[in-house]
Amino acid sequence: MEARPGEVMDGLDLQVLRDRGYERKICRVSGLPFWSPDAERTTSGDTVEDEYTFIGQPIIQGWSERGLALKNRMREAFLSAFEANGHTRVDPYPVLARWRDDIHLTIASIADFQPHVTSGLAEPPANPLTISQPCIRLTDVDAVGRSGRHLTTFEMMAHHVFNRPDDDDEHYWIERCVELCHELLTVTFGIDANEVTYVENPWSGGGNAGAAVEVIVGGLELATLVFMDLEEHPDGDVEIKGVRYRTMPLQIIDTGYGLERFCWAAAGTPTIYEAIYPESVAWLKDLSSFQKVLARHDGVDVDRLLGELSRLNGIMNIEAGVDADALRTVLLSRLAERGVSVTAELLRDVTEPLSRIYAIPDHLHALAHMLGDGLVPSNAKDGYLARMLARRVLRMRDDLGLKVTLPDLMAHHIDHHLADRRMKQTREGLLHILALEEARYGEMMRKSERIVRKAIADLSEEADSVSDDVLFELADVHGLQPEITIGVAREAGWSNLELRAGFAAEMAERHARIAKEAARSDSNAGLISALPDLPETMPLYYDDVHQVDMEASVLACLPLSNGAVEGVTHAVILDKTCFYPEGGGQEGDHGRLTTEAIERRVLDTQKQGGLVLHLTDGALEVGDLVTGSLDAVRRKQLMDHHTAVHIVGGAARRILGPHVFQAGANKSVESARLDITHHTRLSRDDLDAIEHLANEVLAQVHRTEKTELERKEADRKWGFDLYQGGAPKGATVRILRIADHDVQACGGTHHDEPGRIGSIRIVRSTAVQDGVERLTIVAGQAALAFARQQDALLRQASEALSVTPEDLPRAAERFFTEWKEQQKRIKQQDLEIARLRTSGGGGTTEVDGVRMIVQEVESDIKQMTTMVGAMTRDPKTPTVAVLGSKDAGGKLLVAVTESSVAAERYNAVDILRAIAPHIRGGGGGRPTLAQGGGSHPDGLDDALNEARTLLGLS
RNA sequence: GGGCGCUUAGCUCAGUUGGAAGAGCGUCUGGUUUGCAACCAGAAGGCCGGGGGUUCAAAUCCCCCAGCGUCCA
Repeated sequence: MEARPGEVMDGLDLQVLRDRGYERKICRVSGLPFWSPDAERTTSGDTVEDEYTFIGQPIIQGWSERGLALKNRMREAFLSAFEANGHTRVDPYPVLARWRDDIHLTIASIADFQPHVTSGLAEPPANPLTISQPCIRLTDVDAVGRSGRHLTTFEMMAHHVFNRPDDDDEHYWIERCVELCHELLTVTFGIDANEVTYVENPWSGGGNAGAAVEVIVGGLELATLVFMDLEEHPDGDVEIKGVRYRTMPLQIIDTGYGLERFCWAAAGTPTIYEAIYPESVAWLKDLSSFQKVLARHDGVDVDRLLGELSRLNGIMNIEAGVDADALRTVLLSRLAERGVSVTAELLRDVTEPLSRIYAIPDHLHALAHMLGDGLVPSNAKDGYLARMLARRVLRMRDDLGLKVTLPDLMAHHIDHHLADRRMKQTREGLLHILALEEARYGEMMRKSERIVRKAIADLSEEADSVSDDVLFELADVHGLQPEITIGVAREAGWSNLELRAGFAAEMAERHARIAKEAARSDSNAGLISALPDLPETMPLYYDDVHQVDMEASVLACLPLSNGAVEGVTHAVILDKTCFYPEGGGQEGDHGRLTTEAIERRVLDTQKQGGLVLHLTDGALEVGDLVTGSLDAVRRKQLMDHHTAVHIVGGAARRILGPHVFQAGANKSVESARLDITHHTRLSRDDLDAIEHLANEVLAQVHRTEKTELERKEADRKWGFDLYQGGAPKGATVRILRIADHDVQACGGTHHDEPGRIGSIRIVRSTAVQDGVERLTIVAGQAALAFARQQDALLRQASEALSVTPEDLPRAAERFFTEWKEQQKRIKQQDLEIARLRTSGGGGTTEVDGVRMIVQEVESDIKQMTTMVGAMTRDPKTPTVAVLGSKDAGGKLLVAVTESSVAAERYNAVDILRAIAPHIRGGGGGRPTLAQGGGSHPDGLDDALNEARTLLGLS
């Protein structure tokens, strides 16, 4: 058994198949090499000419179950078959891929072992192993329900092998793998070998490549076998699609068998959904009165239609973004070729509701898995994926006119399809979260009518289309799908509106283009671009977290040009250190490095690769022996905060529910922040309860437990909640366990005795994003400092009001009320003053029946407007008023009584513009009211005189 | 992580070219009634999210920040 890199290029010679009467041929349609025992066969089985052969006549026989029972029996048959062949059964991983930072969801069984096992860094949990891994893929979400075969959730059954030929650790390779697969199909499941073809189709992706075989049964791809033994390398001796590859030390067999597809092949139902979700399909058909739809089209053989449709679906490429109308047109002509003559209306009336009836259970299944793993729906990141699925279900429910709530739908789904699944989230918690999502969706729909009305307000009610820009914008900004926009608009009176064909596809394209443009991201380089090749710094801070000094030798001293930290000039690398480098949200240590001759301050500590960088304010000689001592007070405070964050996280999970997960954390000297996932804003009562529990833990847990475990051991022992702080970086993980309260993988420094923290206070909570709450925490000395500061604030405030702190709330309330009342009284008195000043009549003259007032006042612009208002309001006494004030650089106000002879003769703006230059300013307004200001109050007299001249008063 | 939009009275929201902060509902008072979101009259209730800038003048224009919403990765 030897890996042969050339296989990818030259194709495979599978003796195991030759022994069973198979021959290697080239597919007449796809051009790919394939293997079949059928001498007549000229196509690979997976082409546009290969229809499904199992619809109505199951290709795997003797399986009368459907739904959950069918899946359970099928899965067990697969796993036990491989167990019998020397594989170890491994429990499935969560669908939330929290051990990885590159993907949100588990998209394949091999994802469980990436990147550490597949890179060779960590051991697999067993070898060889077999698993059935629930997976979620949302890329084809639009095709679900319409294609008859697409799913967002499926289980990938697999057998995986990790060979290390260099270490004499080899299990099996291509021949044995194909043999195992073939025996499973033909012996375990009794499939006729004539129906089984193996298509060679080399695989590459993500920097790796290898030979691969697609296993086609009855026109359906049931499995893929990938033999990954190549990695990208510039000097590699194999070239695929222009990229060079070389043989890897680790050679991996990555297989994937679609559980649901096996079930479908065994059930022979028209679509995959009827094989795995029969109860849901029946229930939803019933709820939506689907029979009535069929009754409307009397005399049509619906079973025949559906059967033909599903066979057609098997060979048609129904992918995301395909326009529904265009698709129906093609389907109609293809149906006609087969002698099934139906109208476009019939086809639409049948397929539209059915596609939703099929998609709903699929989406609910994905949603249940995601929420079951503790996901909280949100408007960003992985939480958004759950929200999107929930909204799709709600939308389809409304389209079908179902009178059930989202929790109702989910409860039904869980009862029938997930009754035996162990979930982290409780059933009640899951349904509660969905109720919140439904409320949010309802809120969005409620707002949609107003939004649509506003957007198309200036569109004629006879219009038959809405502009693309409006549709794009509503979808982009408010999440209103074009169909919803059109629907709402039609309801609102624009009854001729239609959505033009092909719009949905165009919008998807537009989004893709925008996303592509935005994808040009920048990569942030480390502190130092070229690190010297040195042995990893030996950390002393784990062995004894209280060690504050040490002796070490300088291995390198790198000058830093533009230091990220003020005053830093060099990065010093030592052979070992007790300085903790910033990591896991804990800030780096400060301290000193000294020799007999010089002393350097360490202003920060960072880690890059395996090297700890001490950022100093001066150089040290390479080879020097230095004494390092760190700021012990600072370190103690950082440890207080770090350990406190773990305790508070555990307390929050206990109080709020299993969905609480750390979304981020930061620990500085002053305070610590902990971001947790939660679906509702936290009240002070919630915070008090968490704080209380956290302090109880402090009092009751005497020692923390720190261990370092292999990845596979850690995963097995503690599960994936370990990785609250992010994806683990190495082959081993450090674990901090605080009794049964909290267990996490964490690289920070922590107290051995939680009691040393003293006390924990939760200062406040703020919203970071929807679904994430930020807790601000103080612990130890910082908690004391916080209390003192609060005390000082209280004292200062009390002293200001000359009351005792106990009386402060009441006094503040009283003062504030009185202040507001007095403000009001002052405002009224100002009005009164303005009225008195204007009623005196001083400086008024009449010119041809128009009263002229030109006055200087000692008021601000606000009072002046009140005054001119009083002067010019009465239409019976047409008035021109010009007021000036030296307030704030000089203010001018000109008003003319509206709809009067005064307004006919005089324009307030013109007058203002003419006189404003005297105070070096400008202004404007309406013809009856103009205001302006300037920067030269001394010119006010000139300005008012100019006004008098203009009005003919002097 | 990125794009776009929003933030005005307790709530839902108007606010035009920058020029005196509004409506409906709710609250309070009085009247009329007492029958389901009743009617009439009146009143209270606003750092127009925060900070900076432009301007004589900013809810309005520009920049930064925050929160909310939405779409995408």
